[in-house]
Amino acid sequence: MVSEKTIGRLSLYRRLLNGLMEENRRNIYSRELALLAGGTAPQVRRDLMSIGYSGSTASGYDVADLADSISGFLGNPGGTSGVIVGAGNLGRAIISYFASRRPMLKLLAAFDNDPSKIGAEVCGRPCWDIAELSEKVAEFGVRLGVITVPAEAAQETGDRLVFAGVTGILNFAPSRLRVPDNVYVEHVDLTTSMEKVAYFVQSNTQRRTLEA
Amino acid sequence: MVSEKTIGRLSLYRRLLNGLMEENRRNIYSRELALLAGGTAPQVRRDLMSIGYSGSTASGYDVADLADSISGFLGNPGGTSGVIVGAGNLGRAIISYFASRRPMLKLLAAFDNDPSKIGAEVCGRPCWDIAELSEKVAEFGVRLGVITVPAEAAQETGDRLVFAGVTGILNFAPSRLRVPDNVYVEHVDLTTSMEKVAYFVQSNTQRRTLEA
DNA sequence: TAGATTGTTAATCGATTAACAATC
DNA sequence: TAGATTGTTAATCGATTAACAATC
Repeated sequence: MVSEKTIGRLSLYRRLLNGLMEENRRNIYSRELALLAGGTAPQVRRDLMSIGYSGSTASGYDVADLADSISGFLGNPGGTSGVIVGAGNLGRAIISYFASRRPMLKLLAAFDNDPSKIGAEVCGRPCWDIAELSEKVAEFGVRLGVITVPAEAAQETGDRLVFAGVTGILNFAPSRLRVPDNVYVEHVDLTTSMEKVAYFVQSNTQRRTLEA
Repeated sequence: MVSEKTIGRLSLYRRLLNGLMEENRRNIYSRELALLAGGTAPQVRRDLMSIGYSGSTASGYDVADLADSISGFLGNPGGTSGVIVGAGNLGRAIISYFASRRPMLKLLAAFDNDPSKIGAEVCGRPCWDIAELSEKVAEFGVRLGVITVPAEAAQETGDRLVFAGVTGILNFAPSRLRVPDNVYVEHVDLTTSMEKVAYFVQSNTQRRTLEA
């Protein structure tokens, strides 16, 4: 019903609205929200209509009420707990990134296969042996997993997570995961993102050089 | 001409091909590459056709030759140097992430406004005062910037980078940047990515609960 | 040749955009 | 009322998918 892109934008709208509430803003127009979110006004209205929320003509949307409605639809991400597999540089950064935000993902533990990390604490979270992954995930009833292992190990890691009952994966490894239909995978490829920017920078530079 | 999505996929293809070369694979079919990249075979062929590369029937694509052609089109990301603004948890992680990969972005320096960080080293890179940003960026001829500052400071940071001559920005702050037409912005919003996964996990859980 | 693959063309699908009537 | 905004409908655009001819 509601598209995946809309889900992502609603998440952004909610955070923008929370920011506005701190400034005591009461109402907002689709045009303003679109400007903040980097979209268009009709798009914002369509997104909100898709979750059954209506604004009122001439006064737009009530900031607090809209934030509540989006939360009612998206649910509370802070109520979801997860685990992270791969306690390298990126893994540690993700842990501290999410730990420093309030209504955010609770990462209960990290997993790694490096003996020097197993048993230690990583950014305040315990780091366990990957061999214990299935057991621990099932024990805590975790349904969300974050993958920050090298590309070669990503599929095996995904398989383990799914086997243990995880139904949502945030994958930072640059390889696509094959998972059952009921499992959702969100893919974040930092290297691709960076290379896209590098490409446009280089083509821009070339254009300038040719013009000169 | 070539779509932005294709640019991103070509980046992934190149890395997958580099991996295959280490295994001494000589040729590959669109179907196999699609499986690795998480796409479809016609899509892979279309992407390659869009950069003027042709395979041969019955033997597919030459791995080394294709990797070369993609590199000829995308350019060398390792030849691009950049700076990062914001030396917090995420900023440090990004520095170490890109530093640990070979043909990757060279981040020359970090910038921050925290006096305790200015003058220090951050993951082997110097950390300078944001006030010096324009001067330093112009001095080194940097054209790529990474933004890892809080949302409130993102637009100002982007303005400074653009003013100093940056034409490509990798933005990790959850707010859209307004930039001139000749500047390319790639947006990575980790919180949105995570909340999308959390949403699908929760809706999955609800469905299961209702079924039970 | 037979079989599998590639490149090309047409059809489909989805999302975005534009135009307009309804509303406060 | 006048003006600006919302929700709705139709048109456009782009990318993906499917079907097919060409090729080794």
